[in-house]
Amino acid sequence: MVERIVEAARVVLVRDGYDSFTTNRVADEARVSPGSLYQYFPDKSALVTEVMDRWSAEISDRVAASLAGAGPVDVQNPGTVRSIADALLTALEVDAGLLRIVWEELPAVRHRAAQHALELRVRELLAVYLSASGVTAGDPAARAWVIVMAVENVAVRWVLDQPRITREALLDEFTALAGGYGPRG
Amino acid sequence: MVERIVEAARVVLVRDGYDSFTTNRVADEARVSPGSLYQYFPDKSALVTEVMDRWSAEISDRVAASLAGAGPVDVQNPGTVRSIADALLTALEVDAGLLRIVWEELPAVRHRAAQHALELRVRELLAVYLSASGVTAGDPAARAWVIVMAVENVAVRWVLDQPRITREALLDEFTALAGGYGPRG
Amino acid sequence: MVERIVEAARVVLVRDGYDSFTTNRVADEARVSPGSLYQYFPDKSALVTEVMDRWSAEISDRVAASLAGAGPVDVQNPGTVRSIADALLTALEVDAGLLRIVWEELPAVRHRAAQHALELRVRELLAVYLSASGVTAGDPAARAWVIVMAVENVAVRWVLDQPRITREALLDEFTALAGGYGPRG
Amino acid sequence: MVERIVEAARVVLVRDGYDSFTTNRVADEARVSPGSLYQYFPDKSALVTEVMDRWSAEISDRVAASLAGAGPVDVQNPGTVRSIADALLTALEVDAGLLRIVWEELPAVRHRAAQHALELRVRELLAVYLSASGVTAGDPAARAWVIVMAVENVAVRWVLDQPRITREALLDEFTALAGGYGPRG
DNA sequence: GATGAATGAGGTTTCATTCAT
DNA sequence: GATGAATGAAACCTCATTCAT
Repeated sequence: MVERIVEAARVVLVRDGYDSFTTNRVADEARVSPGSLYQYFPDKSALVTEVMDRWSAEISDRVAASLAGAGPVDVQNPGTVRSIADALLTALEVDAGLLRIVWEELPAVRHRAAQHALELRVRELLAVYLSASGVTAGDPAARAWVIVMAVENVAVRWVLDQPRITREALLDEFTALAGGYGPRG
Repeated sequence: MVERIVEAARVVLVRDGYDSFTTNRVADEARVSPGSLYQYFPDKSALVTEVMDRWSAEISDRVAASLAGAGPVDVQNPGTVRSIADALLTALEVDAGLLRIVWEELPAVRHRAAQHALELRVRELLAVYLSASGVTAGDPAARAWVIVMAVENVAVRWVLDQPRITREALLDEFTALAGGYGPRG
Repeated sequence: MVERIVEAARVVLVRDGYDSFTTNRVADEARVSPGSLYQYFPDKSALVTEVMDRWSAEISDRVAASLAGAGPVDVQNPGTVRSIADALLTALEVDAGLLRIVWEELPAVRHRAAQHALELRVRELLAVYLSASGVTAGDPAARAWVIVMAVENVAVRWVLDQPRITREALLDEFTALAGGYGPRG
Repeated sequence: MVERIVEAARVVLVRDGYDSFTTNRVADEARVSPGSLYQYFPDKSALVTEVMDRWSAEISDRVAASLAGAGPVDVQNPGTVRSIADALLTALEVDAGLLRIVWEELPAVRHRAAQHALELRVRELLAVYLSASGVTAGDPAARAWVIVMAVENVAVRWVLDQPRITREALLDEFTALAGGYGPRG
């Protein structure tokens, strides 16, 4: 039942947009009574939150899986950066429709707890990674924060706005961008 | 009169948030009749758009002014990057309250036309800048797009989320980030 | 519930007139929430339409019943015309208050679909009737149309304007009027 | 100035319909300030009344002129009835657009004072006419009233609804209808 | 007289939420 | 637990009318 509701919520969100995301419409889509929604979710925003949490977890898992399969991280190898970025793009593309709604239509940060959780997780991984690399200057935590924020927006907007940049070119840019942090000759 | 309305709209937006941004409340704040709003704006969203356009123009002008006062752009000089980023941060901090509303509560891309205009303007400047610098590899347009998107999010989130990163440290990170594009030793 | 709403709508229409026929007032009269109106009617005009449809059907039924009870129609008998006209007058008088609102205050033809339906029904009956009678000259359909339009207005205005004409005198006039179509000596 | 306003009112009424007949729009059409309307008319309804009065007077005059030109009225001559009806149809057709608005969209009887004036005028003429004819039975005033009401609706609806009845056939019907009042055999 | 900016009451409609069954 | 009819606050917007200039 919860499944049906959450799935219906996702469908309505992607298909009709947030303006049309009404509890009644979700109930219709789920073939459930409006009252039933309130047996599992305290209010409308909890529904949105649940949809976002699941989607966020999926992205997180996909990126993690991709990283795990790529072998040991090697900061000296530019290919590492590439594959991380590639994994992220792929994960975002899985449900670009939902990505657009979340990024462009959802109001209020309170719905973005999931997003922050994802950012936090990646950030922590990255901080460890940066510490392990040969980079000594600066604060790894700060650096991780900057990179995550930078990559996040670039990746999302590339998927949503579809600028005239090929995927390969974008990955090249990511590599170059990350290069600024690597040890100089 | 238009001034009073727009200013009232800005106040309500920042003070009460977008959910409470109602035409009646704006009229109250402006000490004006609700009907008067509609003599100058076709509908509620036009009010929001106007507030955003003004704010966006102000940011744009401030950054441009800062760049103009910084002397000729010299890509070899790390200080150049620093001052650009610094100007952007300062401009965003001028009205952090409005920045939060715009970034976190405003729904629908249609309100983001101003944002896109700003991005475009900066991007074009940057493309010229990158062409002029010693960087030869890659597509300058693509590179400009990536940098703008990266910096945008990092700067905005730094102002809004106030992470434990000093302004100086952030500027250091920007410099390092941009360094990836500079000629290597 | 639908009954309560429709009845309240009728009461408001007759008592307060169309200008004061607001959804809130109907809801008040029905002791129902404004929102409840919209569970059964798509918009305000649908409410008016429903009231008119019911009233129109009632008139139609009353006239038909009267005709049915009058025995076989005999065009040679002037009494037939009389009884038809009499039935119509009686039906219109049942709710003269509503008749006035419908005829004098309701805007837009779209609310008059019911009226047209009634006209059509009577017209078809009349065409058959005229064909069956001894009248040979002219087009029965055209004749039926003319008679219906003529009688409609005369009957309605007699009820509404209450001219100094007795009911008996009016029926005499109808008889004379219809006489023009009868076979001449 | 009054001319411009009244003409503008007529144009707006016919072109846009009564729903869109707002004082502001009339002022726009007349290229006059809204405030100026209130120097010549007490309120919006007075504007409508003026338009109707003029139109009604024009119809009245046209019919009268037509009758005057037709020579002495001769009830024995069926051609007389024909020419009267013909004159009315022609007069109504002159501004069918306005006729439609008046008949189908104008709410409230108060706007129909002009209509009643026209009816009265024709009725009085007709009463005299009927008295002069050989018809002795019944009340001439009542008879005139009935005929006016009958003809009014038939003529108007023929112009507006454009039923499949030729003008000649309609005039034949009018003649037959009036025939009921004439002396038999 | 002419203007037109300003008014403000109030209308229609939506939709998150509740609660008796 | 499930229902779904009922709720009612409140939002956006219109437009006849006024009055200071």
